[in-house]
Amino acid sequence: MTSIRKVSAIAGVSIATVSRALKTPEQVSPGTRQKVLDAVKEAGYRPNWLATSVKTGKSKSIVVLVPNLLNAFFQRIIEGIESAAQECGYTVLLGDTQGRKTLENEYASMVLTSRADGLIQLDHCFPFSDNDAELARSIPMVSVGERIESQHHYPFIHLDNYSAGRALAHHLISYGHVRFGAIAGQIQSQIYRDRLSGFKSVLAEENIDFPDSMLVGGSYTIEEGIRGVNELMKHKKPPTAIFCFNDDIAIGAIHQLRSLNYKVPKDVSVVGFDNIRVSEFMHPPLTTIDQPAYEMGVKAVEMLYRMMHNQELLRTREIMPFTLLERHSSGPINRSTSQ
Amino acid sequence: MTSIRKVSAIAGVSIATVSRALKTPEQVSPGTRQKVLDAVKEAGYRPNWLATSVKTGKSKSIVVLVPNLLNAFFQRIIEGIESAAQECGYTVLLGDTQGRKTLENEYASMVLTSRADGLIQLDHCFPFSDNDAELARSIPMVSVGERIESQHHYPFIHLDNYSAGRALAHHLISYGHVRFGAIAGQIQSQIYRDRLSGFKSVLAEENIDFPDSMLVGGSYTIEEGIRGVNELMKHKKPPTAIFCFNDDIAIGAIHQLRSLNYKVPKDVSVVGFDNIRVSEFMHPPLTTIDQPAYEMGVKAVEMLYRMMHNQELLRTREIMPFTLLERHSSGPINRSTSQ
DNA sequence: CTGTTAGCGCTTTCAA
DNA sequence: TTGAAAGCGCTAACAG
Repeated sequence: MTSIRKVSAIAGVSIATVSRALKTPEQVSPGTRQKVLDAVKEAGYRPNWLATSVKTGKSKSIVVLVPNLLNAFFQRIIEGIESAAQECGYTVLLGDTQGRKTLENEYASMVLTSRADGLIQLDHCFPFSDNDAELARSIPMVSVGERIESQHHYPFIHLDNYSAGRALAHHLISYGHVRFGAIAGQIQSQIYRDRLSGFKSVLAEENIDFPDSMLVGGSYTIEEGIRGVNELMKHKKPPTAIFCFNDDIAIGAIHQLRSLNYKVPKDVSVVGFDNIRVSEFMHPPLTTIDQPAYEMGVKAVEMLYRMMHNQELLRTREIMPFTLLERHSSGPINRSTSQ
Repeated sequence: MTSIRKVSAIAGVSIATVSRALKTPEQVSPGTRQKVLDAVKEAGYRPNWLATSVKTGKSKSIVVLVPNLLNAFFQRIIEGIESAAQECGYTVLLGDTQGRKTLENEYASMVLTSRADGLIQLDHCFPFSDNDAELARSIPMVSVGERIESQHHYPFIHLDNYSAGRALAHHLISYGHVRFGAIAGQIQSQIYRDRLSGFKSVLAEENIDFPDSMLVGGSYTIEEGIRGVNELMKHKKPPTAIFCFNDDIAIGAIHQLRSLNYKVPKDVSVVGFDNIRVSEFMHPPLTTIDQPAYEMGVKAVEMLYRMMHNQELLRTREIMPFTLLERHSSGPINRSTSQ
């Protein structure tokens, strides 16, 4: 723990000069600057980041709340966030909340204790505890992917999930499917509502029935895909096409369909959502919606940056474009087996 | 930014009392304690973490250096680290180094600037810059999975990679294979040397030839698996069994073998390493080595904790057990096609 | 260009 | 049990 004082002693200058030589070298004569630099080296000195931060009142850090680090989609967003944050001199504190409220509260409160200057939420909920809610009102916060549910409105970056839902429905209908199943992830979120209603809207337009019993699920995991398929294929008239709300679910679904001796896509078409890295290398490769996750992360940092520096936000909501990737997990309906 | 001063004013006590009421309530009379608590609520006060940390000289944080957050194996280690860290009141600062030296140096230096009290390295290299090397000598640091290469020795937790390499070789040989290929990840690491020499040692014992041309690769990615297969299958006598140094490589390899019209495992057996979540749900499910990644993370924190508190380390090296999971990506040699 | 001095928000002696 | 005061390591305003 060698401090600035020791350096100033070695260099024979005041501590202020040491500080200046390090932070604003142009304000120091070349001669003293060198003396200071030498002393720094001799003392093995590194400025105490904590002290600097208390003094300036800024931590130059942002917290990122991730529901699940294992989710490949979030990982890509995080990459975007980290690279953009680095760009503007901010450190990212990753908080893996594991969907637990207390953990989320704890990480979120870092921004109330000056440990971070702003917050990016990847989930849909307001991350602060009831206790902190009032204090958090004026905190710089944006969400990406989801939209934060709170009476106070925070900016957000998201996909046009409604249209993506429609695109998937159109894609499957164009292959002749009329019996659909869906395995959802987290219920109770904007994403859920948008994807589902987009999907349903097309079916309604085409006069295709979509009974409630064909909608199952509840979490974005491989296991949910397995459970979902088990449930859906129990029906006397099982679906010939399944809309999985993310790629993890689709992976589980395809795996389980195979276990039940259904061929994908011959017997059942499966589509996913997110386009995680492994989707392309599955067998069969997954038809899915590609989200510009990386860019969404970058955008989030840009917005947050403006908020943290009290600059006007150009817009309070950013909608990103998606791409439907038609691969081989979906295909024409098999008339012989689908009666 | 409401400070302790405001609270003391509201409560009509000194700032020292406020501090005590919050950190060591038993040193304050119940009456004043309540007054303080009320004032805290009224003021919307949260102690400034930065200030507390400068004062105490401890950040109660640890940095974790991850070569690649996308790697599912590391994720599991991280889970273990986070849960154990939480347990003992430490915050985890995740540093995704993306294999870049400068990023790594930067994150590592956090522990020199009092931003963190210790460091866990998931890669094999000494993470500090040449400049910082001297200072870093006495820093609490452990590595997991890999072993840090430096003249000064740091404790580490790892797998018996040599034996695991042997186990895989035995497994494949028992199926009758005699022509092997291997696709490695990061060359120049203890892991690489151990897995390879374990694997080779069995081949040698069995008098099976393993020419250098059958060893390819260089990074732990799906793409490397694809490249590797392309290279290996070019030989006049291509391998009938391929040892991939992690599951990502195996995923790429299987994908590419399929593209080249080889059946797995009928024509070529493939084995991986790590047992990431998706391995079980691949088609075919991957034969691989399961590492107790979570437990390794926990162990790492335990060791680091002792180091940060100047307690004796029970041992300086922890070897964890592995399990060979025989699934369906490996199988008996196909005598008809392997001539 | 450099030094003195006053803090940042907090913890922790030391006295009372 | 409480308060006054010193000080953690640093930055920044002010003088010179």
